[in-house]
Amino acid sequence: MKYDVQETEIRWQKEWAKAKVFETEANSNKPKFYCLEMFPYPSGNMHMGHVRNYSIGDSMARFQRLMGKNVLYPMGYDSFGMPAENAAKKEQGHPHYVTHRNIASIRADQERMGYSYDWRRSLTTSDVEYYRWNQEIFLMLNEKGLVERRYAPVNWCNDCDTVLANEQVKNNRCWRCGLEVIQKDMAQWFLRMTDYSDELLDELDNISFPENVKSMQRNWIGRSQGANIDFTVFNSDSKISVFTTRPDTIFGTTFVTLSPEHHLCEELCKNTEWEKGWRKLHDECSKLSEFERINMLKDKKGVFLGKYAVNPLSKEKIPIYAGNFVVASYGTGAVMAVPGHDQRDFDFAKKYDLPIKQVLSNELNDDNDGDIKSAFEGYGAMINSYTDKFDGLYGEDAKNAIISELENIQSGEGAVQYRLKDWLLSRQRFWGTPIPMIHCKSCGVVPVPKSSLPVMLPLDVIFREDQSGNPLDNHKDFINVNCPICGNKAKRETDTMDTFYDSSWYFMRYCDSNNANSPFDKETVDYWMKGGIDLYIGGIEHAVMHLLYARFFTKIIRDADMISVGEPFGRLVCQGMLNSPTPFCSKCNVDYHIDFFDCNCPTCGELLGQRSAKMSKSLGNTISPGQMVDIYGADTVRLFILFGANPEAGMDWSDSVLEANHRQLKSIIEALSSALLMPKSSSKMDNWIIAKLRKNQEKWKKVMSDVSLREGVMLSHFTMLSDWNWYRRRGGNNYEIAIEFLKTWLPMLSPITPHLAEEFWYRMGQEGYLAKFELPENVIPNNDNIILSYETLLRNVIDSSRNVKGLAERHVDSEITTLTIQTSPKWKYDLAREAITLQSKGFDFRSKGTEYLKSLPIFKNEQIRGEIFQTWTILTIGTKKKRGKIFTWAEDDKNLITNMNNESEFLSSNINFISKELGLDFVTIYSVGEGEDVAGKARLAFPLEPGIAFT
RNA sequence: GCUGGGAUACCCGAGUGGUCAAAGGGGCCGGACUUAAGCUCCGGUGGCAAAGCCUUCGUGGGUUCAAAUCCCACUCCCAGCACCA
Repeated sequence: MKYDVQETEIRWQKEWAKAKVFETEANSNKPKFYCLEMFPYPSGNMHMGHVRNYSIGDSMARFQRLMGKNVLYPMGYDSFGMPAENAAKKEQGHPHYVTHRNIASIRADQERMGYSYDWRRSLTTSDVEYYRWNQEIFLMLNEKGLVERRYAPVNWCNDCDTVLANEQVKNNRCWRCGLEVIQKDMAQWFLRMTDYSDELLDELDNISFPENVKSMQRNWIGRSQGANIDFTVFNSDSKISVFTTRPDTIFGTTFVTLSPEHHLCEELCKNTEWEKGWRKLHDECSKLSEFERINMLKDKKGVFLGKYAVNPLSKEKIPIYAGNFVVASYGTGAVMAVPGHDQRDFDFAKKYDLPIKQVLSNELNDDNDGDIKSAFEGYGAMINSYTDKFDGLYGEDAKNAIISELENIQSGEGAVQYRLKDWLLSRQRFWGTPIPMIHCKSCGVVPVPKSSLPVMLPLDVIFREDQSGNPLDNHKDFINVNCPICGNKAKRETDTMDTFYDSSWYFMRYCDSNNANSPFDKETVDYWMKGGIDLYIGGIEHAVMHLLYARFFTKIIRDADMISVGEPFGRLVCQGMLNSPTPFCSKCNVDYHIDFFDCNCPTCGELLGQRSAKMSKSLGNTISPGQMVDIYGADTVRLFILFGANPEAGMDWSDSVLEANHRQLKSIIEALSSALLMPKSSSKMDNWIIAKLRKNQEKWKKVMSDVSLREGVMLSHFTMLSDWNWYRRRGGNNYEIAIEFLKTWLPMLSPITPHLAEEFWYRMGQEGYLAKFELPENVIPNNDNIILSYETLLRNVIDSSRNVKGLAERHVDSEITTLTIQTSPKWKYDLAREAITLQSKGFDFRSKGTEYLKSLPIFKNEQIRGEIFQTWTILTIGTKKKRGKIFTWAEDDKNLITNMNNESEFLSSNINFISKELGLDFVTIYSVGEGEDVAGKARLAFPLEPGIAFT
């Protein structure tokens, strides 16, 4: 039967859409499965990374439908953001139209892949139907006090008159005009994410994220336990508060270092000889990007500020410095420097010749009272304290003692610091959700009343290349508004929201996408989100930002009583990189554009080799999914991508593997087609194939439930086919069995290659769509394993015969025509069964085995006594290298031995097949002793391992 | 430097104590079919004197009757964080 890939795939895609087979509603009578993929930015066409992401998701969605789950599988577009503005500028248009054009194109690509989304739920964040809820939620957060407006430094380009994102700053210069970027303090909107630091961190222990993601989030939140300690400034009312994780080293403090931006710096050195030095350091630091600053910091610099601080416990007077290595935004922006026990402070002290004091004993290295070469950063017993009561204290005890002393004298307290900062929400850009606030001269900053929402982005804006800044700033209709409180003329806020805000709750909106009255209905979202999203698939690049924002958002939504769960994602799978061959110079360690294949290295001149590198536009090593689908069809591309590697692993693109996968599908199609044309002729293989079918299916269900897709594909697309081929090779040819087989095989094929599965479901004459089919529960009959074991025995005998034949051919001069198989004599079977029974009772063969053997009636047979003894040993004890057979036989082998009536009879019933497989004229099979002992192989015969001789 | 993850045959990749010379795929080799294949099917793919023996799962040690698998040390690779007090 003909199978036209393109025609068939497109036909079924249309059929599925027409019949609305993927549309779902909440249904409390059915277990749910929420399968979600990371929100795509619609940048034009779908790329291979998307294909991988969605092929994983779609196959899991389809699998869970088969398993009887009510599956929510939505798709939508995260469409706000800079790229659309830039594209609009290029074509002198509006981001809205650019966005919608791109969405249409990516959606067409997705549909062509056959992804089973419920398209009714699709949403686009740049549409007012979505972003109006952003605004409503924002107002709610504002009421709850989670919104803050405060000044913060931003990257600013004077030429372009705009704020730059970190990634738009290259070498501290604007990516567009090349002017040096400065840090500018601007009023910004923040969400108080730090209120949730502890919950965000602690909950990580309970969610099933991959370890690397958890570790990244822990790093990012960066909680550290310590103390805030107040140092007073000598002869002044000012205080310097420092944060330290090592209060136990307080007596080793020999100076205090402030970040150059610290508000006290100016106050301390103003109008003194020290001011100039500080200003210089301050200016140097403030114009550096964070990246440069970290690089520059290798060179530690500091200036004395001319004043002294007083250690609250020892009352020592110590100098105050400003240092470029102290980060203003971490802790209090001030450090108590303990050069004896902190390497960084040690280096600084050496450079500026400041005293170094040891206040912890270093047991490992106690004898060096002379020159100290480095700081001792470990824990040690306190020494040299200014009062006896601390000496000898160690580690946590020491820290706690210092903290409580500080609390007693009100000069400090235990404190926790986080690296995590509040979420800077505002962007000085056009293409984002307008922040619903109004600036009124008399009333201040006031929220837009809920009834006046949404604040819509104007569509009558033309973007031009030469434009800079935010067009909203100059849009009179947008900006001019009356104050909702006093009614006087006021201005709208023109900042828009970070797009991570959009993607922090889109998965909740999917549950109730078309709700026109609220973001979503609580009952509905609770049904779908219970226990979190069951499977969330996406790239590792969102490990920190998106996944953390979304977790935070879910918690504030929960605290607003709009949802019941506090963690949005149940299981998270981060798909691996997609690589493809790229020219590479191993000497220079550089990847080159694919144009350089087989060329010499432009740098060192050596011939370039190749290696796998991440698919990227700059290397040109991308593969266009559309092109591949045009050649091979969606099913082949899906099979390649899912079989190529497990979801988490990286994978390499390979044309030859893709073609091989295409051939595999052709073989499957051929097998399916011919199965439908079989006559109704039953054979002894019918039971075998059905038993194998059940076994494969059980295994398949298990591995697929674990998202072990590669293993799943191996079973559904490789093992099942080769089993079916074996069935046919062994004479299986029964239409009724074929139908029974296909009724399970086609569903197994459908998650990965849905079109071909659906097509044959149809050709087979099944009612309804396979896409909606639910696999019935299987009952596995007990004797399945025995049926399979018999066949395994036959295959093993043929395999070893084949090996032995090769040997025989080398040793025998004449042509080989005859195979003689001597199966194990009955007494060996009897002994084997005896041993198996004893083993199941926990018999100790080492101490009592021989004695037991001697008590058996068979042992009286003196002629074969030696062989009996040997057999017993092989069975129960084994040799130096091998354990006894009863320990190495699998359960199935043991069952077979126990149940085997007559091995030679079984093999004889397959004599024609054996001779055909081995290309022989004569095959003789008998039990040892019932015929001539050809080539003395009788002794080798063992249960399941007959003696084999060729002549 | 810290944290997390790795290293398995020509390549990709499964494999958490014995049934492991190690699944599956690619590649390669051989055979069958065919006028002919780059199609399809079957077989082989560490070594050897071959129903066996020897060597091999990053390197070196150890535990065990038994190690790819457990423990220790080291090397290298990937990722994240980083003068974070």
